[in-house]
Amino acid sequence: MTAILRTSNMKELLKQNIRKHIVLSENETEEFCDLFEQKSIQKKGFLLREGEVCKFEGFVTKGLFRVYHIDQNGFEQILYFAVENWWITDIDSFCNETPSQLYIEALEDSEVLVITKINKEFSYANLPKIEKLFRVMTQKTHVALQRRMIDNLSKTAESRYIEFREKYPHIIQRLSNIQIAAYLGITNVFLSNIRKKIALKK
Amino acid sequence: MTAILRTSNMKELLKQNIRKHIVLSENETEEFCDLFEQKSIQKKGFLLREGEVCKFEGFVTKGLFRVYHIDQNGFEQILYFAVENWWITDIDSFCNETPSQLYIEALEDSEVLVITKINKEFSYANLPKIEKLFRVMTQKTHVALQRRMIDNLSKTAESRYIEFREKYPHIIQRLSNIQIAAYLGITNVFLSNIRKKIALKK
DNA sequence: CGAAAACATTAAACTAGTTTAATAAATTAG
DNA sequence: CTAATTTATTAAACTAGTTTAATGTTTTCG
Repeated sequence: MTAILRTSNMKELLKQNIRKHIVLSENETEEFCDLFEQKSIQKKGFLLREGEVCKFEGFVTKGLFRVYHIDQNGFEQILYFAVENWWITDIDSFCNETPSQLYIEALEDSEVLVITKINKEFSYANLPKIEKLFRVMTQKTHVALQRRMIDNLSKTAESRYIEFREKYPHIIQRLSNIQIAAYLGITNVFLSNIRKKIALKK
Repeated sequence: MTAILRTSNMKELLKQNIRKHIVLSENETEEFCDLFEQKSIQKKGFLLREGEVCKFEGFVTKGLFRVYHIDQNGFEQILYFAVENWWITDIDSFCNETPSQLYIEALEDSEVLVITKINKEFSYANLPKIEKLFRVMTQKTHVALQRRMIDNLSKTAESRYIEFREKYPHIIQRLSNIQIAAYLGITNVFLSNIRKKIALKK
């Protein structure tokens, strides 16, 4: 009983999120959201590992994930974090059905609503507005990545850190400095130097 | 007469490009392509400047553009190049109708087919498959940018240069080293060192 | 609770990439 | 065709960020 109530609360989050992007009737929303299935992932558990084909798109209702890549030298680069109300997938692997180069790992005990590729394709065919939903969402994600690309090319690690702190204060407090450094594209040693320098300025 | 023939050749390129992404009837293709208008931009001319709202989406049929940002220190970062068969816009400014942070400049005498935001919205409403077209295209662009982001975080300038040369040999030969360096995120002085180092290895 | 593991900080030597400036070569425009 | 501008190269001093390693702190978990 409790579990059922909790699941419907999570679907409520999803419905709210969809409404932020497009206008859908109550029936359409219901029909689409019914295609999602709830998954619990414990801290340090993986939703996806390198080499697997990503067969889902997920909507985080609880917890925190990191999406990262491990390079030839064994260093981790974090593409993005996903907390409540964020979507996660490896769009490259999902669209092209190729082995993923990414890991998606829970940094806290987490809950995700996932839709399979088959059900997503089904929605595209049956609910034309879902096509619009994902067009709009992909556009927004792309805009965010484009801004980050410009920042990475033009700003120092220090200002990237300061801006990340300002933009995501609620996320940063849930992250270790190791994770923050891997997102900023620097070592945790250098992040420590930056933090000291900032602290001294005050 | 010549001009008309040339325009229809360019529309042919556009039609071929659309077919690569989705399946459309001949009528639908025709109807959509008729919404595009041809524009000629001379070398060193601008399709968009910082501060302007980007009101178009463009398809390059001839020439070469660079899409770049100028940072606080006056340095240029190139987001991407666009040659024949590539699309160009500032998706951020276009979608949000906010002033652009980007310049789009022709590096050669160029031709573009442009569609206005109004006509694009019109297509979304009247030709549902156009929604799919742009969802699919945005996904592909996003995948490419995501791969580039990972490369920029994990690889040295030297291997980024080598891989750029391998991936776009036909584009690189039309670019000065200054442009290539601005794309790789390094100075042209350092690019010169890299080129020397590579030449000595052989 | 206590041991082990993960995390944050500091220092010091190092390197990838920048800066400035000078020179030669190639393009462009009148 | 020639002058002016842009481009490519080189050198040398410099800096943002890395590497390695040591130390103390915090978190995890049996």
